[in-house]
Amino acid sequence: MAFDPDAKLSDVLAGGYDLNNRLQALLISRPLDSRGQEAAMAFSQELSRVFMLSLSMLNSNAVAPEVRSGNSSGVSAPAKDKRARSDNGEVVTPSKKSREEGVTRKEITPSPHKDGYQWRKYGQKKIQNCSFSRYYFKCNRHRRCEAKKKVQQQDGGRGRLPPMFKVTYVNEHTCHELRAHDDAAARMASPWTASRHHALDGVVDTARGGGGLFDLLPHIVGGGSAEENEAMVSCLAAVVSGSVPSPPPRSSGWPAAPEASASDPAASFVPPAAAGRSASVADDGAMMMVDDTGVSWDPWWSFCPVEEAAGHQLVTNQNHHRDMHMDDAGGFADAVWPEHACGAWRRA
DNA sequence: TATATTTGACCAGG
DNA sequence: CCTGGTCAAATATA
Repeated sequence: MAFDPDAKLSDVLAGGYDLNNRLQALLISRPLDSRGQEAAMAFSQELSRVFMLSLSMLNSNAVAPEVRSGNSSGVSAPAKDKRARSDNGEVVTPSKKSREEGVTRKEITPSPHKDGYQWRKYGQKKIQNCSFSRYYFKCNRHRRCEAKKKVQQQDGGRGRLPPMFKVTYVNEHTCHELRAHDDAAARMASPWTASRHHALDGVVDTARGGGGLFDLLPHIVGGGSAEENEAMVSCLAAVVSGSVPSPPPRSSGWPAAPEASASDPAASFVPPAAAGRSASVADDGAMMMVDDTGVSWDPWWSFCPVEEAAGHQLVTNQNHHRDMHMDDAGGFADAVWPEHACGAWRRA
């Protein structure tokens, strides 16, 4: 497979998708003799090149400075000119309110839910001169955590590439300290049960920041939640051991989708395998996914623009999406992710 | 029944 | 008065 240096990322990925289909068709067609093994290895090597090329294309596509304005610690670097600029480049003076709250950082991302936190949607607003509604989320890990985020789907991003979302984070997370404080208080009150209270959160937090393989994985796969990392570790372990991993539990204590709420836009761009579905190869060699209801669908739709994907899934799975709004991203975001399984806190 | 989401109403700033 | 942001009652869901 020769790659055109001017090829678009979507074309390269489409080529990789096709390669994968052919490899799978080869693998299931018959027991592999030496020629078959050679062919499979050739497909595998081409797939590796596709991944490498895609990664280099992603890295070389220097995103707008705004995208890089945040950093991993969640604290903005000091800007030379403190006056922010609006979307059209105008210099704007921050309002009193925004000065009090302090915008932590902004991001443009195809997956606005993947930031390691749980969010609860508390509002949705149609914004002038924007095709899509803006969504408002509050941190759901602790009722007194003041961290918020706004998610706005960008007008661009149609075609075969996934839509992009502008995510504005407001206020620092205080949920870590608040939960530690709560835990300490609970331990004082009931030493036997306190340690169980946030036991799983501890696992998640340790996994996220505690070193080892979980620390390496984000560099390999480009970020993701602890659960995604866990799934990745499971898959890697399965590859090494030659077994098939079972999907992670979806609720009952362990957060099924730690940072994807049902209303979080672009949740439909999560790789389908993460949603407890099974894969098969159709007669024509194309990969097909089967969801919990037995409806089969083409995983390509998971990477299509939201409108296309929703339209497709509406047809095949109407009962699950009867309330979807076709004019914006939020209404059908539960096409893949389940809702929050852990009701972290009640409203005051 | 508990919890999450939706959505119209309300409020503050410009 | 217009707009963005938030609230909270109603509704949906597990």
